[in-house]
This record gives sequence, structure tokens and C-alpha cells, in this order.
Amino acid sequence: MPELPEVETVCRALSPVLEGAILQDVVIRQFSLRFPVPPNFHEKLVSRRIVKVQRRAKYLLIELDDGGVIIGHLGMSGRMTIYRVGDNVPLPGRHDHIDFKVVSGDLVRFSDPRRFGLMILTEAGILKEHALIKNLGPEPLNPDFTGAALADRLKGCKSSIKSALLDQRKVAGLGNIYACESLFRSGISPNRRAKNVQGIRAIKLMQAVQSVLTEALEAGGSSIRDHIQPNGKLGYFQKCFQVYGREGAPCPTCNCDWLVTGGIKRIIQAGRSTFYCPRKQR
DNA sequence: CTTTGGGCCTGGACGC
DNA sequence: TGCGTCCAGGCCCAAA
Repeated sequence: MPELPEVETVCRALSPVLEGAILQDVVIRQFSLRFPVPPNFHEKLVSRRIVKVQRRAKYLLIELDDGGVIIGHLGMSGRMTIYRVGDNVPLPGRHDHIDFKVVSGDLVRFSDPRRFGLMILTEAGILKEHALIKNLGPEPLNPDFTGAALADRLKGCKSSIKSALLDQRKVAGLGNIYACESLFRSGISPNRRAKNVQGIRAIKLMQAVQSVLTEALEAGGSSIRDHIQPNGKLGYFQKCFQVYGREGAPCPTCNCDWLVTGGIKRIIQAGRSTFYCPRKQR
């Protein structure tokens, strides 16, 4: 499911429930995720107080009062569901891998049918050096990540700009959907070499990235396939997609005759689908 | 060093 | 209804 806006939505939903809460029990039903859930996961968490819930790139970071940190990732199909005290908590299904129960009676359930997600432990003091964290690029919604900074990071990069946007070392948090949408908004061809996205193009791209992510966040993320917010509401940014998943549809902004042009194209780059308008994007 | 492609998993959509 | 095929928002890792 989740790219930056979806993970941020999850993070914002979890924060008021978990921050300050003491973990009463952690039930692990499935240890086999992208990386195994560590054997001491339960022991390290129970009776600890959660002090902070944060996001870095597409990772959730849940910090404990003893300096422990849970690194969580939702993979492609991961979901967090919040049950407030008194809510009816359904019996766990086969994909409900971990329950975090806090003393107030609230419960957070991690589910992930495809098990590409992960839930592991580290320590706050060494978090920044953790293999999963240390190579992450800057956060695109950080205001000091400018077009010039992006251009600098793309220097010498021989891959396509589309593939570069998916590289978490260059920009953290973009996935296939928001990479496609950002390129469309900025009028840049996904096939352009990344190193040639400089100057005004890089500025426009960075503005597009930030506006797409901000609007998606305001919509509660995109609900395609099974992504829903932890409160059960559907995000609705998928209604705003201009190219993603719209192969053959007329381009929403150029008034070319789409019966002639064929409208939005789908191509494969580095094994991933890219959607774009060849007329608007150069 | 950089870049690409395979693989990890399951479920849903589609064609026959 | 059932079966096979293809596809999916991510990321690690081996290979080129």
C-alpha cells in the first residue's frame, strides 16, 4: 500500500493513541515477515511506555522509554487498525500478525497479507546508523529540500528520472504512484536521464513532489486495493490521480485529440509500470 | 561504484 | 464455478 502520505496518515493516527501509553501485551502470531520479528520482541515491549511515534521515509519509528525503537514498515499490503477501548475487536484473521495492547484498553493491530512489511527492534542511540535508515535521502516535505538540492542529488545519475525518484537514497518516501504523478505535474518525461533534470526542471519537479504529497496527505492518502486509514476511513487521493492507473484515458490537461494520441501511456521502467502523457511530458 | 532484474508473498481481476 | 495467468503501492540482494 503505502507511500509517504499513507505512512504519515498512519503515523498521525497512531500518535495520540500510543504516545504516553504503556504496553500491556504484544501478541505475535506470525514471526515470518520480510525480516523475522525478533524473538525478544514481546519481552522487550511489554510494560514499556511509548514516548514517540514518528515517520522516516516509509518507516514507522516507535520509540520506547528505555531507548528501544520499533522499526516498522507496511510493505505493500500492511495496515494498522486502531480499536479504542470498548470497541468490538474482531477475532484475529490469518493476516493479523501482531496486536499491540495498551493499558487503557486500546489496541493497535498490524495486518499484512503479503508479509512484505516488517517489525524489528533497535536502539535510539544507533537508529541513524541502522542499515535500513542510514542511506535514506532527505524528506521531500522538509522545506529546506529545494529544487537545487534535488538537482545536486541527481548529478551523475544515469538512470531515468522515474527510477531515480523511486530510489530512497535520493528522495525518501516516494513510491510508484507519487513518482508518476509528480513527473506529470512538472511536465517531465519519465524517460529523461536523471542527471539532465537540473535548474528550472528540478525546481518544478520538487514543487510538484511537494504539492502532490501535501494534497495526498490532506486527502488521508490514497485508498487503492486495501489501504485504509487506521480509523477505518478511506483516503480519497486516488480520485485525484491524473496518470497513475489511467492507461488509454485522455490526458487531463492537454487538449490533444486522444483518439489520435491514445492518451495516457503505460511503459515499464526498471520492472515497474510508469504512466505518463508523452505530449505533455518532455 | 551504479543499475537492473529476480524474488519474496497473497489476493484480486481477468480470460477461458 | 473453477482454473490459470497476470498484476500489485516496496525493498533486499545478487549479478552485470
